[in-house]
Amino acid sequence: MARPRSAASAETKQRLSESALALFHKRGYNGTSVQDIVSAAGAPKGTFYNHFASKEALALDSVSRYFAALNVETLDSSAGGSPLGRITAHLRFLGDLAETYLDRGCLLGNFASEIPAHSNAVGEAVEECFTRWAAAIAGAIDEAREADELHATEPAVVLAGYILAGYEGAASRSKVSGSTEPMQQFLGMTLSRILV
Amino acid sequence: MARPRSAASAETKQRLSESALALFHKRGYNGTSVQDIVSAAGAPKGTFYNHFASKEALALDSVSRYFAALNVETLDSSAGGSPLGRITAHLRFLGDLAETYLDRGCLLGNFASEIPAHSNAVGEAVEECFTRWAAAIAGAIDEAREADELHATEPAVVLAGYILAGYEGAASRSKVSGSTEPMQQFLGMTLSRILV
Amino acid sequence: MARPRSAASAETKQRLSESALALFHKRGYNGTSVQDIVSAAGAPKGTFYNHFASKEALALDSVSRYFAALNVETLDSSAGGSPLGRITAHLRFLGDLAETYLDRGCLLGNFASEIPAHSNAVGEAVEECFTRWAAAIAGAIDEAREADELHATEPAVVLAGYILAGYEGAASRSKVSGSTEPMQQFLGMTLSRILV
Amino acid sequence: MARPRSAASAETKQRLSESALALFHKRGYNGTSVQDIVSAAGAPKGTFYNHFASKEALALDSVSRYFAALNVETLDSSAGGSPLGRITAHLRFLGDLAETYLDRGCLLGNFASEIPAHSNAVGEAVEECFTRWAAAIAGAIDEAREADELHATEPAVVLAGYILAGYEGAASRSKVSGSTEPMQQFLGMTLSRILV
DNA sequence: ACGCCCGGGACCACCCGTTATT
DNA sequence: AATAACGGGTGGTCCCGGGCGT
Repeated sequence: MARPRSAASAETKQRLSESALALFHKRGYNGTSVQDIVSAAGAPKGTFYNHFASKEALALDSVSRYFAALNVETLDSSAGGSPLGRITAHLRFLGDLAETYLDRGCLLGNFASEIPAHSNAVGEAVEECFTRWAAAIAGAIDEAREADELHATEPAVVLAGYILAGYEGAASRSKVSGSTEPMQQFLGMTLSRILV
Repeated sequence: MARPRSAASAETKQRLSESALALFHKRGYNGTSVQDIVSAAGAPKGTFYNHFASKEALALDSVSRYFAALNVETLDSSAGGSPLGRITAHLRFLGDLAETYLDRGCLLGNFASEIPAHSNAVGEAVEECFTRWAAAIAGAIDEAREADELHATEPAVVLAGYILAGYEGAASRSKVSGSTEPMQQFLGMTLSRILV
Repeated sequence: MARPRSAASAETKQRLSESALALFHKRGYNGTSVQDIVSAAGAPKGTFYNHFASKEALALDSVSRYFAALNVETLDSSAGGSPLGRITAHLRFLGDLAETYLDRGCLLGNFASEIPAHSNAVGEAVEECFTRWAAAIAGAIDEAREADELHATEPAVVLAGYILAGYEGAASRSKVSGSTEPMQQFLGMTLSRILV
Repeated sequence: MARPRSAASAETKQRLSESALALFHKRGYNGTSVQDIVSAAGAPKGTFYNHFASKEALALDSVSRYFAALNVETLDSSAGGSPLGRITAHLRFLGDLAETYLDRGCLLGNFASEIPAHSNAVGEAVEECFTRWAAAIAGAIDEAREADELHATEPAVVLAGYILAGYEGAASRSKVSGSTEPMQQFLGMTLSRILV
């Protein structure tokens, strides 16, 4: 079994990763320099490339870290609770997140808007997250429908995509307006008009 | 009568303005350099600052140009047609726009996601566009309700904000996925479940 | 006979000239841009080269304006008063000037220090001013000696050069220290130890 | 034993530092670009900011380097020799320096004249050098007086300031006139009329 | 025919993401 | 693991001339 090369090393990488997530989230990909990241992490500049192959690789790391923090697994049936309850809990969680990160929006949506286009590693990773996220919501929607908690007739994946789109749009609007209102209205509308 | 100072001048500024809009739209604010803009416009670099005070000032110009191209005035009662018809026409127009600019998303949403935060000139301009856009939609919704074309009970401005959020989210998702599907589903859902 | 083309024109040139003198004096030759000068003068930028051939030509203008304001002609016998009295009056005048322009030093000395070297139009103009200035002082010194007001045996031009050097050094020291002390001490020493 | 991180590093920094001193001395602060410095040093452009935080930081380095080369410590009693002898030796040294750098004047005086004003890092560093320089001269003057080598009654610091002012003025006059005469006359006058 | 605006492009200080060296 | 090297790039400014408009 491999022993960790050095405690400092693993810790440095961790700090780099965390600083990067925070900075990418707040200032975007192009708005964040690797200089910014290493100084926020308190690491020497050249060290960066011992831990990550490139700035893009770090962005990929930030995407998966961010996605992991989204707790989409709480939508899964194995998480317990009624299907609709799991969805509303997730939405509530998302609303709280948006409030916490009022001035940053959602990292996934930010990257989706900023990164030039398709066929780019970061863009693909973001799209994959969206796909998995939507799939998780869609799964819960199907279960809710089966449990007779929800009667919308549209395909579950369409409903899920609609919700995700609304969430992302509300998050960026909240960011630019500096207000939680758009997000609260999105949440209210979604609960009362879509998840019925 | 106002004298056009110089034909060449106005034309150069125009070209700068158009190049900037295209580039900001495609590559974002931080992803576009002044150099990129002037070379796309075929103008010498030093000329740039004869026409615009800064890169930020140009971005402001791009925002208003883009907003003007959104034709929100077609939502106005003075544009003729039934209120709901005007809204659906606007939505159709937006859908076509999103298809045309599939790889760019919506400039307003892109800037909203990329630009750090509130209390920034570009951010404020974007927010003002959103506000006016939402107000235009809300106005048409109120008229549609009066005309008995629409029966949703939520405040018109909430409905309008919800639609805008969904549109922006769908646009960025379309961009990152390289597919028109998210936008089409957004349009379908909005027409069948919200504007009723 | 040429009529003054336009009142505005002459006035603009005047304003340009005055702004330039003030700015060159405060910020140096390389530290002052023609942009700075035209905006301080409230003149349109392109107009500049209608009035002056180049930035260097303007600097030459500033040098002669500044030199004219030095009132070296008050050292001349035609100005009346005892020779030594004229010198001390001039020194007093210079001291007051240095106090007024505490943060700028002497334009001539500033240019002498900043301008690269000999065989440069501005440098030559400055040197010519120094030569004329020293000659005026030397003339008064000779007269003072004849009038038995002064008994130093050194050649008058050496005495004058020494005084000028001390004045320029004191002016720049006053500038950098932000204090009038170096100038006051120079004046006191010169009166008590040199002009005797 | 401390390991010199890299031989190349220290050497590059050294070359940058030396090139900067020479260029600032010859062409002034605003007349010298970072580009000029790195190409004189034969260093790649981006390397500059690995060694110095800014152009101003380099200027500060040049000031202390220049001041160190002034050998003011030879005025100190610990340097041996009679007090007045130490002063005259220093003055002789300064005269030789001025001859060597005939077309450049004194870096300290040049900066004092060029740099806008007080409350600027470079200006403050220059003023501090002047203060220490004057203090060293004043110290030797006091000792010379005690040793009965010198009988001037003015405060030593006033005498020292007067000498410094004269030296700086003579250096800039020598520079602009391209002649050693002003400096020689300053030296002669100082020795025969001040240090007595 | 003159005053002005814009054209023009080299240049400014400084920073970029990355890699070779130690 | 960490430094300095690397050079092209950043947004912005330079001084100046040539052509347009009155």
